[in-house]
Amino acid sequence: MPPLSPPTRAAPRVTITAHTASTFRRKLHAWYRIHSRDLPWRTTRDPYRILISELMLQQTQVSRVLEYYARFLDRFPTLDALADARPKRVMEAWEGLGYYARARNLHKLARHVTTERDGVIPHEPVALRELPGIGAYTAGAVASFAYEKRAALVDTNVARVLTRVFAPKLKPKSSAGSKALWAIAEQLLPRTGKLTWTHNQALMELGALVCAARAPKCPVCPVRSVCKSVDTF
DNA sequence: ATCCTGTTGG
DNA sequence: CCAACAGGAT
Repeated sequence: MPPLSPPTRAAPRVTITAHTASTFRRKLHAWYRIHSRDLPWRTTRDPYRILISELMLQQTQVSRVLEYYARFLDRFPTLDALADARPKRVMEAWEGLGYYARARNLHKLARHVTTERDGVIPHEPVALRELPGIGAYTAGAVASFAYEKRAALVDTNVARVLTRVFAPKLKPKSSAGSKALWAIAEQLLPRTGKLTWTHNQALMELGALVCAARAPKCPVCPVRSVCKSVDTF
């Protein structure tokens, strides 16, 4: 009689072979080089600017963020400037973006980092997580996009891509599903932080432009050769 | 695990 | 008008 498998509450382990992972990374990277949009937060490594862009993008489409982003940075060019500002002025600059608790968190964060951390936005995801309004996703994004650290990140775009390509049966919004997705994202990370910057940007860009929620464009997808869902749409 | 917040799509 | 969304918070 076969041994009973041990009662396991571990996240469903999805293992990806080194070959598949490297094929995925390579095709994704080549695609990104050609198809990426040039967005202002992709040409800076200023942690403050990256932070602002990530917080704004959490809740708003790229097109609208573009207007607010420039204006906000014009009014508050640095973390210090933001920390010194009156709450009222910060809220005015955010007016129209919605989710105003996040603007209040941002201001709180600016004050906290200037007074308690010498004005340096933390480099490590664990430290970033402790700041108000920073969750797992934003922590990974700031570590990767501002500091070029070799850190994974999973937002809904990335979750959708990884689910479709590697784990079609996964329920992405369950607790176990999300654990599994972070594990997959980490297995896929390239060798260096510099490469990780592009890799993460590319994952999100693929989710936005090709592996869309509604009408995925499988015929033009760069990773369809390794995708478990291709042609099920 | 469930709730919170404004926006978006059906 | 309701449901889904998207991250974070509790």
